Amino acid sequence: VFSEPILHVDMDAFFVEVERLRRPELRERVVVVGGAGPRSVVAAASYEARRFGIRSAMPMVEARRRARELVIVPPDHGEYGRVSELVFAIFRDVTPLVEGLSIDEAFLDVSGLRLHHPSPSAVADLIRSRIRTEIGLPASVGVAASKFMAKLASQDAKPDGVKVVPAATQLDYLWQLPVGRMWGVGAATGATLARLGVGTIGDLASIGETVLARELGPSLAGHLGRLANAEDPRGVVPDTETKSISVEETYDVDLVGFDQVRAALRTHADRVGRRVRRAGVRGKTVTVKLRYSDFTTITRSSTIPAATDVGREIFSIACELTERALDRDRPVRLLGVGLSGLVSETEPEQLSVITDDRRRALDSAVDAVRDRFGSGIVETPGGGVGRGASHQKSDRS
DNA sequence: TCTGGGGTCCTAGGACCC
DNA sequence: TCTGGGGTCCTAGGACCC
Repeated sequence: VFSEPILHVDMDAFFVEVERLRRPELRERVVVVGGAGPRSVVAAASYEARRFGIRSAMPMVEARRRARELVIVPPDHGEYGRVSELVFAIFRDVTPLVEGLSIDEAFLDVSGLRLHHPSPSAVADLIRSRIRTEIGLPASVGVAASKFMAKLASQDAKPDGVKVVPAATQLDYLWQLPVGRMWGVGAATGATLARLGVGTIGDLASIGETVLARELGPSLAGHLGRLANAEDPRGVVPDTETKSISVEETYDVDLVGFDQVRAALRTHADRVGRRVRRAGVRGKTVTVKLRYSDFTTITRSSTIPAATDVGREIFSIACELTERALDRDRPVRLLGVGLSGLVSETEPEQLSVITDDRRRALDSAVDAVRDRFGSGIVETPGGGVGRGASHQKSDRS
C-alpha cells in the first residue's frame, strides 16, 4: 500500500507555455498573458517575468513598469481549453480517479496502481514525461498522503519538478510553512491570524480552538485546525457538474446611464445563453453584477419557475433587476450577467414537483404522529397547554 | 500598484411551510 | 398570554482560488 497515494499535478505558467508552443519565438522572452487595456491585469506570468516581481493579477501597467522588455500576449481561452483536454486525457489514461481543480491542475488518486508501478513518484515521473513528450509542456507534481499536503508539495516542486512529502515526516514539513500557504487562507483570514500572532502553520496547530472559533467562526476554525495537523480525509472525487455560468466585463471607459448599461446587458445575456446551450444545461436564477467606478459592487438575482437557456429571457430578467438597482448617476466600470441553478437539459422539469410531493407526503405522516402525540400531551395533568396551542397553530394551513 | 474573469463555497437573514 | 422547532429556498455579500 502506498503511504503517499495522492498526486497534485499543476501545469507551470500554463497560458504562457501554451502560447510558446505555437510561437517559439516567445521562449526565453519576458512574456505575460493578459489584456493590454488600461484596466487589464496579468493572467499568467512566465518565470522570466517573475524574476522582475511580476505576478498573476498584477495590473498590466505595473508589470510594464517593472520590465521594459515585457511582451504582452492576449489570452486565447479557447486554445487553453483545448490543450487542457489533452492534458486531462493523459491523467485519465493513468487513472480514472481524477479531480480537476481548474483548467490546469488536478488531483489524482493512484493507490490502485501499486501492482503496476513501484511508487507514486514513479507515476508522477510518467505523467510529467508524457505531458512533456506528447504535448510539449512542463508540469510539476506534489506527492503526499492527502490532497491538502499534495497541493502544498506541488508548489514546492515548481518549476518542472516533483516533490514527495513522506507521510512519516509530513508534520515537520507542514509546521514550518507560513499560514498564507494554506488553501483557504487568503488576505482577510491571513490578517486575522496575523493579529492572533499566528505566522506559521505550526502556530496555527498549537493555538487554542476556542480563540480560533471566536475569530473565524466554528466552521472555518475547525477546518483549518484539522488541516494544520495534517488531518485531511477528503477523497479524490471525479468531476461534478457546473453550477453556474457567467460573463462579466470591466470597461476601459465607464458606462454611464441606463441605455449604455442595457446595451451591455444585452450582449452579456446573449453570450451567457450561448454558453449555457453549448453546455447542454438550463438555469433558473439570473444574477446581475454591477461595479461602480468607486469599486463598490452589488449583485441582484431573481429566480424564475422554469429553467431557461434563452438569451432574450435572461436579458429581460437582467434588465428588470438592473432597472430597480442601478443608481443612474454613478458610472459603471463592470457589468456581469450570470445564470445558476443549472439543470441538465434532458432532466425532466418534474423533478422539483416530485420533491414537493414527497415532502408533502412526509409531512402528512409526521402530522399523523403529531396528532396522536400532541393530544396525549394535552391530556397529561400539568402538561403542555402551550404545546397544545402551538399544535393548533401548526395545523392551520 | 486603482484593483480581470471565471468559478466555488460559506454565512446570515427572511420567507414560507408544516 | 407573544409560542416553538425543523426544514428548505431565496437573496446578498464576501472570502477564496486559479
